[in-house]
Amino acid sequence: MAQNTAIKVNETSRSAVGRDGVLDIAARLFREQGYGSVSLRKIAEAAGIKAGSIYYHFGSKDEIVAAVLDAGIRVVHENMRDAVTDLRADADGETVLRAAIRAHLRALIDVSDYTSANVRIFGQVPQSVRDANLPTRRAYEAEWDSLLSQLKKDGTLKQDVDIRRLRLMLIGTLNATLDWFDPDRGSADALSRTYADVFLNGILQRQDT
Amino acid sequence: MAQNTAIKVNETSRSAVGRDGVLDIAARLFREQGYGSVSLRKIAEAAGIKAGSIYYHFGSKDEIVAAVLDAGIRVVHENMRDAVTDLRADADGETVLRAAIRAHLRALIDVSDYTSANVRIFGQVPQSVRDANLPTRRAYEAEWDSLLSQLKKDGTLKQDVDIRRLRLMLIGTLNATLDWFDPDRGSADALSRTYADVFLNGILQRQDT
DNA sequence: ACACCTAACTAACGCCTGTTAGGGTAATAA
DNA sequence: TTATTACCCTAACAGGCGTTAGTTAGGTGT
Repeated sequence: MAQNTAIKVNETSRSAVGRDGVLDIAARLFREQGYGSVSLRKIAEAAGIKAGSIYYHFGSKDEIVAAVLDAGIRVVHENMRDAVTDLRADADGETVLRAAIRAHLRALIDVSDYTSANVRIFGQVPQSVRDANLPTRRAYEAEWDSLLSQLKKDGTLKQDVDIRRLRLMLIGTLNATLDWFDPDRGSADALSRTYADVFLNGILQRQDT
Repeated sequence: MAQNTAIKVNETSRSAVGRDGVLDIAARLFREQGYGSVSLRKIAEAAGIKAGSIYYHFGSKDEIVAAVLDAGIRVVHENMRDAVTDLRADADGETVLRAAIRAHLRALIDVSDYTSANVRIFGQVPQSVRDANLPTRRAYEAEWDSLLSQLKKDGTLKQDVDIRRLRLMLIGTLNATLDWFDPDRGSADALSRTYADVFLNGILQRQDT
């Protein structure tokens, strides 16, 4: 019979993918194909179950995509905050900013289908789902604003930078990476270094030195 | 023959929106709602005709969206090239780059539903449609690479910048603006100045001077 | 042995989709 | 006048969608 799959997962029932399994697969498909192209039947098939069975775990497609979006922000938020707090207490401003940029980019590219799915499909989901995701987003944005404000206060950044604009520009730039990044052409870490170099020092050849 | 025909049709025919009218409306709807949410019936209704009638002008939905994507790149390409060639011949490198950034951002925000639709929906359309748009994109990318290479050669830019990466970063940053830009909070021109300031000089407070 | 819970199944519902075939009508060209 | 062209309409098709109701099988606790 079909018991070969049963032995693989022995802690729970024979092949149960469960709520988390469905969510993982949904996040991957959303990241790969966008929101509109991923039907519940596609998710179900990838999970090895039937479409109707999804409704045991979720009340609607919106509920699935909302869960994916929220998890996406939470992951990148935790990654970014941990990367900053893990630094030595005497780390200078530049080091802190570089760590934050690196953590965001890694969450996008290396760590999480949830985070990359969030960036890719946020603009495609129904308004109500976007709205439900807003509080989580706002919390992450506040983390960045707090960090950037600190860097401005301690003199690391120029005094005329607009925190909100800078944050939108930074995150926008990092997120845009998803549209073209190819791991065969370079690592996420190397790219994050390039990003930081440009943002911190600019691309203009300087007369001084 | 064909000339007064065109005039009379425009003035007297009862409702004829024509191919261009359908395309304009499609571009606007794609920009506002994304690819998947815009059906042929929605486009038809906004144009004041019935869904089946669209097939008089276009062979398929893919053909419509492909036309929108191509026009979007062509517009921003022309805008950017014109902005650069309109400069005085003795304009310095920094001025040229600022003009190019400004032109791209204006095409995105102020000028064309086609360009903003392109940026918004490119990642949502079928692979075949994306592929059809690639040559047009490549031509625009080549325009940027040529400009940036020139700036590197004449010493405006640092000698260690990677042209391709810089171009991807620049266009990615500019395009990401669409996700949050609100004309009530500032003009596209003012924003393009901020962008140029950051890219050219960085955000770090400098010790010198 | 019993009931209970979990996690799946089947089958269908109404709706929307892109697309097609065939028909109509007003304006122009011969 | 007649023929032609440009533009749009109606009506339907097959297929995919999210969703629901009712059912079934295995694991667990008593």
